[in-house]
Amino acid sequence: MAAGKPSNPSQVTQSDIAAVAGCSQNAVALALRGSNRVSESRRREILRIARRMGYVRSIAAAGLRRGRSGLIGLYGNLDEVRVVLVRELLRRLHDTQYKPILGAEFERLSPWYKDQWINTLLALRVEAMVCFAWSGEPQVPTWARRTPIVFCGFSPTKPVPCDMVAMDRAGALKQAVDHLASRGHRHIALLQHYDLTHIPRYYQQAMRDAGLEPRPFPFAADEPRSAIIKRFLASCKGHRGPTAAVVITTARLASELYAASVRRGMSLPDDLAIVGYDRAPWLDHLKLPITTLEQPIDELAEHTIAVVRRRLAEPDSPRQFMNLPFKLVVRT
Amino acid sequence: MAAGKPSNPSQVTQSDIAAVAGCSQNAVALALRGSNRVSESRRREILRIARRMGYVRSIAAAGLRRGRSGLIGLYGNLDEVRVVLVRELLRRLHDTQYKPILGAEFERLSPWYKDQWINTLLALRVEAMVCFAWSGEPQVPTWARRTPIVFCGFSPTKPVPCDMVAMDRAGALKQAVDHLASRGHRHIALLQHYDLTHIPRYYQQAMRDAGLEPRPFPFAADEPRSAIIKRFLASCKGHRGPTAAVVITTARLASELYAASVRRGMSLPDDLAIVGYDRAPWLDHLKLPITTLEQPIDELAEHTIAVVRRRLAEPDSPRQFMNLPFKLVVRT
DNA sequence: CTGAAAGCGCTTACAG
DNA sequence: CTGAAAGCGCTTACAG
Repeated sequence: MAAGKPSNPSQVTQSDIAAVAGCSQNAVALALRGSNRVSESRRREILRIARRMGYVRSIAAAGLRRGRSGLIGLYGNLDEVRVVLVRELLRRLHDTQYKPILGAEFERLSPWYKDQWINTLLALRVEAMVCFAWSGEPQVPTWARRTPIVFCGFSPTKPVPCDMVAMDRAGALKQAVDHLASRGHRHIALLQHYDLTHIPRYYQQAMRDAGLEPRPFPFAADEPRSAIIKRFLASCKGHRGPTAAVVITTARLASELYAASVRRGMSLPDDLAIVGYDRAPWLDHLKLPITTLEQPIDELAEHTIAVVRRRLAEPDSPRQFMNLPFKLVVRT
Repeated sequence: MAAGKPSNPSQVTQSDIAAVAGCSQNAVALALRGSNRVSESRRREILRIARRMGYVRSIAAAGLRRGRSGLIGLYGNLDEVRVVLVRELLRRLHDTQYKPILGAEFERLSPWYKDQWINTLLALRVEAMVCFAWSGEPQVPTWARRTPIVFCGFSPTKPVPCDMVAMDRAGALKQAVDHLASRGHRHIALLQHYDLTHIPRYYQQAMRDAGLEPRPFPFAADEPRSAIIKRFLASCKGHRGPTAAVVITTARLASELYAASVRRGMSLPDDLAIVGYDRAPWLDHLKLPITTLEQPIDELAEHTIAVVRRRLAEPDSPRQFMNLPFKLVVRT
């Protein structure tokens, strides 16, 4: 003899239902999944009792027995864009047999950073994981050999041995520069963090292709944004003709740059045209003249879920890779 | 004989580790939890092997046996404010033995609406649930008798038989009206959705207390925001002296009202003072003169987690209720 | 159509 | 200090 008395007495089990219905636990299990191996009348009775007792099937027990949890983990940094992406991923997951589990990071400083969440998702035995954002380049973790991982929205500078629905940042820089050049801008600067690798290279290539002189405007991650903006606006003074800024960071920096230039009496987008990454809700609420390179959220979600489903259906199928173009949304 | 061959062969179990280490599965289990019932050297060896094999304990199996999952569910509508609240709740959960599971709704239209998520969280047998926002009044679901639920940030109009860390909306309206009145505003209107119950009453009380005539400005949920704003700005014309609007909906409406009034050449906050609910990130990015009634996120999170811990430690303790004041953040 | 039984991966007594 | 065994709540063969 062994084992104490675990189990939460307040949770209803199939056995509890069986006791009330006067049948075997097995019959309850079958009835709950609508098997025709239980007589119609009994099935209805069992379902009625289950509903009345507030039965909810345990994912843990079912998953343990079946060898698969039926869960899919979503993980990433939840910013304005990712919130919409998550919504669209969830919408599409709803048509599948899988239930989503969400792990959300908000900033690197939080104790619930990447590894914490991923460990929880793995401990829940998610059958696949969609990573829609984490700091820096996508790194393939060791566990990805066991639990398939699909990267969504990253822009890797080197191939990653995982399924990936990526965004074409090189093309994005080209779109931005060409757009600004076509509107007569010649002084097109790049405001970017040092740790966003390869962006300067894409920018320089795009500028050269447009016959313009690159003007990167780097800043350190710890430089206050107000100082960056002040430096940048001061640097605009020397130019003749309209200046343009390609802001490759957050919509926040783009917005602060906008507000600061307006306060200085500049007229946008004539004196300064700002192009930023990613739509932020307030750009439209306030009708700000900030053009953005936007991720096609619907497509991104659609392809990502398709890739996940394919991977789950055919675990040994070849690696899937897609590179989606950004969409330039002009606001003047 | 019975049962097929379930189990995911790609997942490492304690038995797998035991086979490699040449000991019993039991010894592995004990070693993993640092029990001193396993010799120091063996324990170290087992831990080494477990790490090398990438072992992650199954929450399902452990929870099933222990009768408790060790999970706490967080659920709500993820808007700008709630994102920060979730971050703070997570931060505080990190000091506990519990792991968070996040269910996030984004709009009522999504197929992953309230019931879907809550059912998933219950199926995962979360030990408690924190609900930080759902549409309308807090309703106590039937399952709350089994799984404790803590409401966080709601403002119920009648007592709810659950633990609750609420926000004092009546006090908030009073703060807003008194603030505007003290700055010389006499025409203080209320822009509000019909479905936010009791707000008009709080507003009228606050206006009467300030010796002012209430001017509710109701609109239907399906009236386009641009039409609401147009109507409202037209209604401002008739007044003498500065107008003030208390916008009791989203920061979005407040921002759109701001943008529309600026486009019409109004000077804010002199011609129109706007007070909205809840800080939104862009108010500060763009230094908008929109005063807000803000939820004290840190306190809210702190108290909520304390309430959850108390409830879990003493399931039969009396109901806990707190009513926190909003904080008026003046922006001019 | 129905039930008894095995077993998923753990934890918890229990027996050496 | 160590291992064999029971059992959590399910699902899946298997036997009637």
